[in-house]
Amino acid sequence: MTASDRPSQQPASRRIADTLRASIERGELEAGQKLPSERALAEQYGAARNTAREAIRLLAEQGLVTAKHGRGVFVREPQRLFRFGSDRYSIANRETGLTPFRLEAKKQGKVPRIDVLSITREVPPPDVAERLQVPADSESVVHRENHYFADDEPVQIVSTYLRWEEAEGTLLMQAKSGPNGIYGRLEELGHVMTRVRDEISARMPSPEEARVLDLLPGVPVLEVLHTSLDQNTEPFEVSRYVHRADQTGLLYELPVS
Amino acid sequence: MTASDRPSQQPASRRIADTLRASIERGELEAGQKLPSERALAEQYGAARNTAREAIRLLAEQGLVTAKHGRGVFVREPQRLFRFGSDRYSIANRETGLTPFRLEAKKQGKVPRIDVLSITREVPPPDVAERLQVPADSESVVHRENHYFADDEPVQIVSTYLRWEEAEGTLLMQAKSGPNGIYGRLEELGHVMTRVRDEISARMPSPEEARVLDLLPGVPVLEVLHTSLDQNTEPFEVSRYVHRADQTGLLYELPVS
DNA sequence: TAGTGGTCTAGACCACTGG
DNA sequence: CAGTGGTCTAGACCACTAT
Repeated sequence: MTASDRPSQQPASRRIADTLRASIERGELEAGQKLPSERALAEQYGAARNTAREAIRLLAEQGLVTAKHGRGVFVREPQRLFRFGSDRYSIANRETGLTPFRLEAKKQGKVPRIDVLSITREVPPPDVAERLQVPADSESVVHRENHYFADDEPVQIVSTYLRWEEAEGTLLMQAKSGPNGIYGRLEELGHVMTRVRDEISARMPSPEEARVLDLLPGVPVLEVLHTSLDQNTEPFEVSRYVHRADQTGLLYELPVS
Repeated sequence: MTASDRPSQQPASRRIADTLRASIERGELEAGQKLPSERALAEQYGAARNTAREAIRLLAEQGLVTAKHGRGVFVREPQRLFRFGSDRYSIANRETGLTPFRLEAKKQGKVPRIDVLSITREVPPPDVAERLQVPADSESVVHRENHYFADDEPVQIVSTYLRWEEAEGTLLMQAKSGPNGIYGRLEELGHVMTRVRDEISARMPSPEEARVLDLLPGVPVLEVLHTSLDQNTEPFEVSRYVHRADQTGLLYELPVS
């Protein structure tokens, strides 16, 4: 009757989870296959349904399974990664007239879509102000917020910040910013991208990000805080990329001096 | 009596979580501060304890709070990131005689420690075999597994793979591989590191990784699959880094051609 | 010892999916 | 419609922490 009629040292939910995980890893339960229902598991292990449910939660937390409401719990399919390479900034790629994301999508045979959510003058977040070298206490930047899709699946949220003094009254304030996108316009303003600085971290998504990116539980996000430096090593653009980590990765190839 | 005596559209657990999150974000609940107990929250919101508990689980999943058994639930302290820069591969840094990790730790005023777990001849994992250009069906590599600590806190798990034919009978098979570590020995073998290729992804840790890295629930890991290329663009070393994402980040600074 | 989170039980109703 | 996961209740005992 008590929680441990056999003092197994491990909680019952943990034992059930471990058994299921072993099945998955041995390939007895293949990707896409349905697990026994929570009620079936509970009966099978002589436990309450909540205990079986807890076991499944443990597996979902590790990204091994996914629950579909009304259908069942399924072994998650391994996802091929949509990989963003460091050559996405390369000028050689600029000749196509495509922006980096459209280029990367084309390369991988996907149909890109970019939704421009807003283009507004704002007070910059502290980390952005520091990197763009603008005041953090006035409306010193233009914030362009975009959502990127590949084959209509949300892939990343991008917030781009530019100096207000440079963007005011230019195509940088427009959704369609012309050939080569904003980098084309910034080049006309005298900023040739010479170096980039990407600061990378991983974390769990906020509820808002989980909603926009349509994230399943147990899927983290990759955050890239990107700074573009010009020929004078002056920062002229800062962007925050939030990628879904189950479908995207990053690739950096660089020379060692 | 029913689950929704007020049809609030949101589950009760979600509403409780949202209220608590708002408190945290407004700063009413500061970092390190204790939340009301599960039993107190349940009474306060007229819900069962399990419902309050579910609300706290939602917050923990987002990395906002941490439960301490027997003590309470606390608002998580923001962690300063231990950042690994792409200059960690730089030859300029090689003159110190320190390995990249020791160098990075010193820079940040931390005491590094490296535990060498094993150095064994093995069949390489498929992704490693592909990048190191060795057979995936024979014991073609040496696998060095290390755990890295900063101030005695586990920071990363590193698996380094080298060609068996090159490592056999050399210092590369020893825990102490001499000045400048394995890169020093590999240079003597004629491999000058000229380019590096880092493939980055984020995911939730396996139970084993969570144990070794002492990870709290809701903390993802950053995985870097690193390839070193020599003066002939030949790969000569592949490493898999698994970082805890709550305390470490990555930094890449590179020229744009 | 009292208070906390960790786990579990044995129910219940709801929301969603599919035949 | 039956079967599934999603949420919730009102208890219970255990394990850990502090006093």
